[in-house]
Amino acid sequence: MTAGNTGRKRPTISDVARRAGVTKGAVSRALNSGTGVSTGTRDRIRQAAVELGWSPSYAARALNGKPLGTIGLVVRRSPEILDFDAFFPSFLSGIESVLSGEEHATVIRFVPDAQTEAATYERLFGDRFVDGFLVTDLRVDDERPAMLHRLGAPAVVVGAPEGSSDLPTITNDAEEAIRGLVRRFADAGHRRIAHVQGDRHMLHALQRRRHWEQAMREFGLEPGPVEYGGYTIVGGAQATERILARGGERPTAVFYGSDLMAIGGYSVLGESGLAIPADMAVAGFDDIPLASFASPPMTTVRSKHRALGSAGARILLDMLKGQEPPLSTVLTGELCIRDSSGDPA
Amino acid sequence: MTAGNTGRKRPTISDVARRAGVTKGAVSRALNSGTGVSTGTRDRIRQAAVELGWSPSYAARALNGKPLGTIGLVVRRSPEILDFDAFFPSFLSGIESVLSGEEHATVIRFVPDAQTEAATYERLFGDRFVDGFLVTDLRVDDERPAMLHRLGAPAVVVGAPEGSSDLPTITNDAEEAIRGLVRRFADAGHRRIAHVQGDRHMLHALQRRRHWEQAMREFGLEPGPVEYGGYTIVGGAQATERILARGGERPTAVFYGSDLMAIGGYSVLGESGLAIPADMAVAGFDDIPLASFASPPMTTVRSKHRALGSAGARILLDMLKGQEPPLSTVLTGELCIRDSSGDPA
DNA sequence: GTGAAAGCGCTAACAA
DNA sequence: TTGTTAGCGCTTTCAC
Repeated sequence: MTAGNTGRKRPTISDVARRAGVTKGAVSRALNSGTGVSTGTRDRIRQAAVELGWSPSYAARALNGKPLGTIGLVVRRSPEILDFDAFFPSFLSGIESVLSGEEHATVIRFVPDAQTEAATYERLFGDRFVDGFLVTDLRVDDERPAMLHRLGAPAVVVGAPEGSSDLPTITNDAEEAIRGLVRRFADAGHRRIAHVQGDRHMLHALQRRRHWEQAMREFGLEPGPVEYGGYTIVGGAQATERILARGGERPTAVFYGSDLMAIGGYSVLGESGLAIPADMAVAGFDDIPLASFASPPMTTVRSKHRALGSAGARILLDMLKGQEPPLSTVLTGELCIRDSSGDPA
Repeated sequence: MTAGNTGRKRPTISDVARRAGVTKGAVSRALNSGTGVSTGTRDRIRQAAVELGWSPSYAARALNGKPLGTIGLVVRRSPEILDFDAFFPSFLSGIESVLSGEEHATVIRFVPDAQTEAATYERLFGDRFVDGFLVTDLRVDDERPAMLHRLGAPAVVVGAPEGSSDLPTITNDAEEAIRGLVRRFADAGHRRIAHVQGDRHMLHALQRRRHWEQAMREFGLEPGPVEYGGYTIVGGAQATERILARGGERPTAVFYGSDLMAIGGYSVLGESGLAIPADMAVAGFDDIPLASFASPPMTTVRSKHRALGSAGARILLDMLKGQEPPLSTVLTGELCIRDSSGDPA
């Protein structure tokens, strides 16, 4: 095979060089740094590239340590939980709304356990298959920030409390909204307000609980009971059953850590003959589109899932361009009052 | 820098070779084909690789035309529609349930229009950034099958009718379920059964409509009216409003092309003072987890979104291994009767 | 400003 | 069975 490849394969940088009457090196310089080439030749090169429909090879660039234009998303969740997850699709949509304008792609990998998770991060970044990561579902004692730091991988944490790691973080701040909710419950005379927590280890779940506890105390109420619902409809239903089955005085309101779990709660409350909000006031978290269509329409804390995705992607992209990222970005959740929480007294 | 790289960077194939006392070529052979190497040295090489924690470079392999272990998903949808989409997360979950066990990753790219879509497929595969594609949302006169064929890209179409292209196809067959639904409506005395179609151009939307029309005729009923709901809650609500606003006799039942649109319908019907199913019988399509929690619980056609994803991924993976794929795989939808469709007479 | 050449980490064809 | 060698397409020195 001669040097020149004029078959019906993809054009290479050599084809462009030949057509522009320069060398590969010149083409590379012209199209990357833009420096070290006269404007005349650069235009010629650019035109040749366009005429040939040339675009650089991902693989060859990666081999030289150049960024590929991909960001990684390693998700350690059971695939099942994605079946109806409220966060992930919206989040992804936010990411893509930014990436699609930037010629970037998302590389997604779901992993079953911590060990595979670690190996996946290392592998994906070790070979620069991805330029950086968006990190979600940060957990208590999560080892990823340290690992990512060690790898030198650009990364942005999304949906974790401020200061939970030394990576740039996008926080979904619902403190004030949750306080407003609890105040509303308290004003309406509720004294026993239960909480259904999504997960035992995820920081965002813990933070919602903390905010609820804190607000309860502010209004002179004792927090509790708390059940866990795994962020699923079924889990929310079961948690609600457990709350109803507890001894002692029944709570008169429940704050669910997600709308999905609250939907599960609706069902169990209905079957138990408890009217919402008359017998049990209910509030969710997320404001999925469905919340306002539920019966009764659900009071909830609106989370900006898409914005979390787009802000994370935007900041990560800026980091990849060498900019210094803001260490903390806060998106504020908003209390959406609907019928399920009842009226204040 | 000397030939040997013993710094704290990633080990390369040369490091493994040196440690095993062989050459790079031997390592490559041992770990790929496995042939042309004595079992003794192969073991030695394998061990060296493990000790060094070596894994091959994606980029270098891709540069040699080897598969990378990635499958591409190019989605031409507005990011907004993903916010609460019933199909995509489950589908993705099905894909990942297969891929995660196979050391494969998913490369996802959302594109706004047909032109970008085509360019994305070409670029992604042209450089073998992905080994093959899962193709969704096949449309009327979709040019992707031809393009993919031209590129020589392994691809599997998911969720399209049988025979809609010459690519291997996973079909979500709901014909019998839809017939069963229409029969049930007809038996209960319904004569005017409306349909809310998800999309004008997507084949799966058209197919649902065809099956409904066909069943209507089988039972001696005239199909119609039809409105379009864009597969969203809001779109379903608006379509329902249009159905109610039409002149002539009002339909007494509506078959929605998705549960999400039916949820929108619930809301509008409720506001209009129409009871489900007494004043208007309702059925959806998908069987999202929420359907059984709706009030009243929704009759719907269960679609195997996860199975669609896992079957697609499995077949694509087999193709990548050189196996001949089945041209058609059919997953059958199942009618789930709940309260929203009313009782037969 | 431009060309030449080395090399990124790997695979595969060819010798030995 | 093994080692040697030539690329894959690109970036990046280093001369000129």
